[in-house]
Amino acid sequence: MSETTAAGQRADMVRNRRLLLGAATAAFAERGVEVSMGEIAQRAGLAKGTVFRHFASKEDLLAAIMLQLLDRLTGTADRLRQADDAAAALREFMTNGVEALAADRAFCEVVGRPSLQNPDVRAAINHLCDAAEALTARAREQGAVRDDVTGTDIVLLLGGIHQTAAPLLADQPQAWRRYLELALDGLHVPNAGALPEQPPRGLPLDGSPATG
Amino acid sequence: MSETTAAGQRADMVRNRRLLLGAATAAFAERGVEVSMGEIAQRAGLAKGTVFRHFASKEDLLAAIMLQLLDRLTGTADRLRQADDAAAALREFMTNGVEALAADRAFCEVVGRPSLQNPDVRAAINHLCDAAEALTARAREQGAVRDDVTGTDIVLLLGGIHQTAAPLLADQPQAWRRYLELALDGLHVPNAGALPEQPPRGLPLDGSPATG
DNA sequence: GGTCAAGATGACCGAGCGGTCATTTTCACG
DNA sequence: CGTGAAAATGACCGCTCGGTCATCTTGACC
Repeated sequence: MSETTAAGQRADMVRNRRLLLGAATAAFAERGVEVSMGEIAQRAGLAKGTVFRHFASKEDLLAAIMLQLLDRLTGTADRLRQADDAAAALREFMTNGVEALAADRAFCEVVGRPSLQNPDVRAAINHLCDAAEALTARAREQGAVRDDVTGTDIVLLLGGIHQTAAPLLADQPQAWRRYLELALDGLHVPNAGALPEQPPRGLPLDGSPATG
Repeated sequence: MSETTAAGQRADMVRNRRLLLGAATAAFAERGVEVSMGEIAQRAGLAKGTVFRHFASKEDLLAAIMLQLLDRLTGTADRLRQADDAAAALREFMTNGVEALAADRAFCEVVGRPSLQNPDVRAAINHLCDAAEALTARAREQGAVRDDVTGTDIVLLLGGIHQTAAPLLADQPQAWRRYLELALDGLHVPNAGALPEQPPRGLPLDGSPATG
């Protein structure tokens, strides 16, 4: 696809990079952003120095993997824009989103604290909000969700729904479905009273210091 | 009251303990459970060794402070049981709960991952679920919330609502009110369809290894 | 098959962590 | 006021972390 092998690349380097990305993806998913670079190297069957040859810092490696996840979800949202039933499309998007969070601890941590992430990751989160807004706008027009709900609300709700179910994850891996239904019911209610304090378009990621 | 000075206690020890608890409460609230014991000691104006004389481990210190917060919230729930309007009482309880989470990072982290906490903390979380269930039961009877919502749902929702608003905290400190309203609207909906997979009474905190 | 730039390696570094302990200071009590 | 037990102190320990670098290995190319 886009990340193909350039001419003259060494075969072992290409293979090691694939091993590294696979191991890092799994390690971050299982153990969160706190997993050590040493453990990632071990899981990939590589030396620690090799990991740092491929990615200059842990932050870079994490960003590469989070961007992949965010872009995939944004792609899902874009694809769902063409569905006829906007309410069903929105439900499908949210299902995908919460499932992705439930399967990946690092993804939760990154989406839950966007202000202290890499600028590229923050931009990708904003793209996701835009894609979600497009989906939500159609649902609003069709009267499927209340007027004052935005795409940013939807993205934020993904994190909230997952967090609600997180303490039950070990015993009821599907518990998030319960809280997704609850949220969808709340979103459906015709304006019983406008919600307070509408969020900005996208997330206010630029106000916070870069932190490195 | 219960933690009064016993006879023969040295005055400086009593004063230092109060300084320590105050500093630790503020430090955990501002910077989460990752704050170091060294920083807590510094904020209290004490040496690190003194902190470990009062609490044998960081886990013990954290537990002491989290128990205080949990007990306070449980007390609020107990007091609200006597209100006439169960729906209003439930709203008041949830407002208190989300406010407490928004004001304390460590509290969020502890309530959001109860399985890896101190047994005392886990027990206190279960007490909170019980108190919330009592409140919720009355709301169910009054038809103010749907039949299939439990006290555990309510406690879990506190964490979820806060998490939803967390990325906006710096710019819109009151954003959680928006998502609390949304959740309350979802809770009000008469059984449009039962929610999937009811959670257990309390949280399944005993299945996980103690880790300590 | 020889060559050599590019890649892989793992010992090593400095920083920060939770926690310990020999020493010094403080205060309650007689 | 003198005394001794309890409390405070901060240097220190072992450990893990992200990251570096001199050294060795590999594979693309002629």
